[in-house]
Amino acid sequence: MQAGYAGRSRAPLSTERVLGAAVALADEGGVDALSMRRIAQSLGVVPMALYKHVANKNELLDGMIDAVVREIDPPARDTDWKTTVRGRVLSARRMLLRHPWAAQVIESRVKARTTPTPAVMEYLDSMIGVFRDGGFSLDLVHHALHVMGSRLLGFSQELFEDTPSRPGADREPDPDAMSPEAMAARYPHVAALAMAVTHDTDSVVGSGCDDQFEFEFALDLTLDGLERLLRTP
Amino acid sequence: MQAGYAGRSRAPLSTERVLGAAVALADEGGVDALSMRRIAQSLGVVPMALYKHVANKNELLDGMIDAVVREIDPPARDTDWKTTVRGRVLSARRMLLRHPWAAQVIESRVKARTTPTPAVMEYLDSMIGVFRDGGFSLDLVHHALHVMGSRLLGFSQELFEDTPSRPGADREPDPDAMSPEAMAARYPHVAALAMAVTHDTDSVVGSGCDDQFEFEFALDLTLDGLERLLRTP
DNA sequence: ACCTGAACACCGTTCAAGT
DNA sequence: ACCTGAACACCGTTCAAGT
Repeated sequence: MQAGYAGRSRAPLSTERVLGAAVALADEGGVDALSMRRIAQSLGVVPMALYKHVANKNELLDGMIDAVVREIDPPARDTDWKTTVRGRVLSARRMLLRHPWAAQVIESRVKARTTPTPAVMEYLDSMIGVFRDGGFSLDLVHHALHVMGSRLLGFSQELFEDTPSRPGADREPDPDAMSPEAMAARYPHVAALAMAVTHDTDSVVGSGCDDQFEFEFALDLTLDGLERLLRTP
Repeated sequence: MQAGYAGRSRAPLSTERVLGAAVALADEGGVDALSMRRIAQSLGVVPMALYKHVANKNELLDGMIDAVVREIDPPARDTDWKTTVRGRVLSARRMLLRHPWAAQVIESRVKARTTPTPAVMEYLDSMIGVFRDGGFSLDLVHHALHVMGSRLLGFSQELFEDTPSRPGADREPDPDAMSPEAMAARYPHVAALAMAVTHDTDSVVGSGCDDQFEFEFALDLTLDGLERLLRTP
């Protein structure tokens, strides 16, 4: 029935339009309100049409993550590391406040994937670069990332973990996985840090990081800071 | 068909048995594998039978949260605040490692409810007590909780927020909400902290806390700690 | 009064039938 | 070759029919 046509736009569908509609829907109603059928409806399109532009819902979520992570301001130039990190983390926080679903989705997808999405990797890579330029050793940068913890991007722990967080369920195989060499070229700071931590030139991201040690290191730094506050009011 | 009976146990159903089966299922397969139908199946029971013991799935999730949060060790006695907080946070971490779904579920439920679940409230209340006994002012305890951030219980931010995190969706009304007086009696440290922060005797939990300020306070304490590390290797 | 099967209104995704 | 409706295997939850 031609008269019943309810399409919101005659513009042809694209991955960008699908992701944009998905982000808008999640901003409005939270991630629970997000469904393939509902996104299609908001675009005036039949549900199956979405599958031409995203392989499945998980890939859609990954695309949404990248879209919002790219909203975070790039690191400021020509100032000290502390000001730069501070400004960037506050920019990340503003993004997370604009998109209240993002922290949770990023965390759950980071856990399910073997590697974070490209925009998250870029964010981390440039953040590591800021610390390095500020004079931090690779080891100290590693500690610093753990200390920043959830303030870095909303999720709490363990970006690169050896063991999947759910013992039974394996991580999803990455559909377009990069070679270690390609990874190292694209994310040089991440690669340098991973190699320094693992002392293993083969794997760029494969952890080797002692999570328990890092957790306690961060916890103690925090407690020391609180103790200092307590003593000098 | 009597021969086809596949019940795992003849013991009568109870809220405890339902929650136990749910936790076991989530531990095995993650929160995505958790469904009312699947829990019922694992108990050898028809799905509808669960609804005698939990009102709905959200209440089930709340019950699961309380069950695992109660696994966290109580605060150690007869030692300084720092050792006590450290030990307890590490105990919380061990719980979160045993139940990889917990951090995410706690975070999402904390955002959806007006008040955290009872066990979470008790955990916070006793943790505030430890800081108070250690000589922290109420204001300093408040800062401290924000500084601890996700290390406290896995979730990243804002236990008591004025505005629901999803602008459109209202928070669920608490089915068995307590009166402010009952809350204050049950969670005295939380109540004292809330009143000190809001300067409003009427509401025990209603925030009034400047989240942006607290975030920056915690961030700066962290950055100061890192700067100190950088200067004195 | 209690219990429960069928039903309802949803999901994500497959697949074959239509153009 | 492309697009898409119907279908499949799930959800959480309601409700009326059965005991």
